[in-house]
Amino acid sequence: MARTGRPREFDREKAIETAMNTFWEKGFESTSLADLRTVLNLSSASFYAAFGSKKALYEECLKRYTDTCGEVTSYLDDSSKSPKQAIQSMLRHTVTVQTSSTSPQGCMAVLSGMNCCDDNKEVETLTYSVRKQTRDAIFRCVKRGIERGELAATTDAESYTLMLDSFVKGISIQAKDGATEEQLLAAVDYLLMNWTSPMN
Amino acid sequence: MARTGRPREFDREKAIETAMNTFWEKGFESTSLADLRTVLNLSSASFYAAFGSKKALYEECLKRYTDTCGEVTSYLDDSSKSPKQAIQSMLRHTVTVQTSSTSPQGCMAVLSGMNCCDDNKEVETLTYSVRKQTRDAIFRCVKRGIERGELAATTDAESYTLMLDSFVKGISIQAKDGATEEQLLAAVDYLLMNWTSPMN
DNA sequence: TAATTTATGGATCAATCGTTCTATAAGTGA
DNA sequence: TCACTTATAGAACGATTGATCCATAAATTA
Repeated sequence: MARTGRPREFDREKAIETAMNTFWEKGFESTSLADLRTVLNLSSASFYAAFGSKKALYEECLKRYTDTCGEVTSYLDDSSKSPKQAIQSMLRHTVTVQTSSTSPQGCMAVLSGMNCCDDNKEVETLTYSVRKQTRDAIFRCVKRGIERGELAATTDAESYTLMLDSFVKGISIQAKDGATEEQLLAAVDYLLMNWTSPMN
Repeated sequence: MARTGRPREFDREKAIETAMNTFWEKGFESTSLADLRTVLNLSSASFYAAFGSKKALYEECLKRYTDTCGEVTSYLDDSSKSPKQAIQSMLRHTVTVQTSSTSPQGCMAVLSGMNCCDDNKEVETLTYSVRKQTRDAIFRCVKRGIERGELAATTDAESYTLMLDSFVKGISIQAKDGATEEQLLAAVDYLLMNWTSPMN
């Protein structure tokens, strides 16, 4: 049973991907409706009919981001790997994605919705929740590391997580500032020397 | 020889400090002229007579920031301390400033000018240069550490710096997201276990 | 006191913001 | 074919953006 009415002339899924890259690169506030209409090649009416509002589209884009490029929990919750290996895989993947020349540099959840004006605090909150998801997953991984004896039993899981997650979030700034994949992978290696293992 | 003309009715230095805190908290793009006029309690004419433009005021505020709260090179270039101690002092100071309840959380150079619209790329560039200054100072400190034998001679100074600086920049995100001074100081301690010293 | 200089309050500017409206086009179902 | 539904292009909306103008106020200098 086909849908009635005039069919949409553009691919909504592709549009979300394009918009995601725009928000990712420029940030929510600095991406105007005019910007979006330009990259999507849409009239105002089509835009609003398809997406509802700028904010609603951002929400869809952020979801798309966490479902694709920004997805990291699968690495961190993979208990077939040792926690250290899981963290290492996540970090390397993060570096590769955030320095790729085929997408904007840095992490969308760190760069696109940190500082919004008063009218758009929901965007900040939404973006924060994505950052929190990653931190929570790191926390789970660190706890596994302690349980398995891969990290000292005295390790403060919360602070150790904060140490790792600060580094993760900092990668975004470095990538945005022009650090290369090679340099950041080396930085990851240095960080992981910190993984205090009785087995090393 | 006193200045001629009607005297200014407000304290320009205090105004810069107030504006600095506003830019620091909300970011350049999300701080409107109306916001500034409100917190400074100024008419448009007075604002433009005193500061020239929003961009020019931001520039002064960023300078004020690097001269005061955001100043870290003195810690890093203090050769009376060991490089590790210098890094540690810098990190602890950074955490304390960025989690202080008397000023906005996080670092102004990371949070206030990362993502500007096309018209304000100079603001991005300016803010970037502040981030770079810190990174350069860390680099000098790391090199001293290698020279003094405090870090392995094989250490890649650039990547090691990137590791430390990523953590530094990440502190801003964590502070903005609500991490406390205590938690972040503990994270600093964990990070510095990474300082590979033949003397430890 | 008069001339000069700078600051102030408040109206106003063009441009842009995100959004909505109107008329028309293009499809489906009866 | 005709009613119905949805999409389109493009004008237009009120609000806000950063910035300027104008008349007046308050100081210094002569």
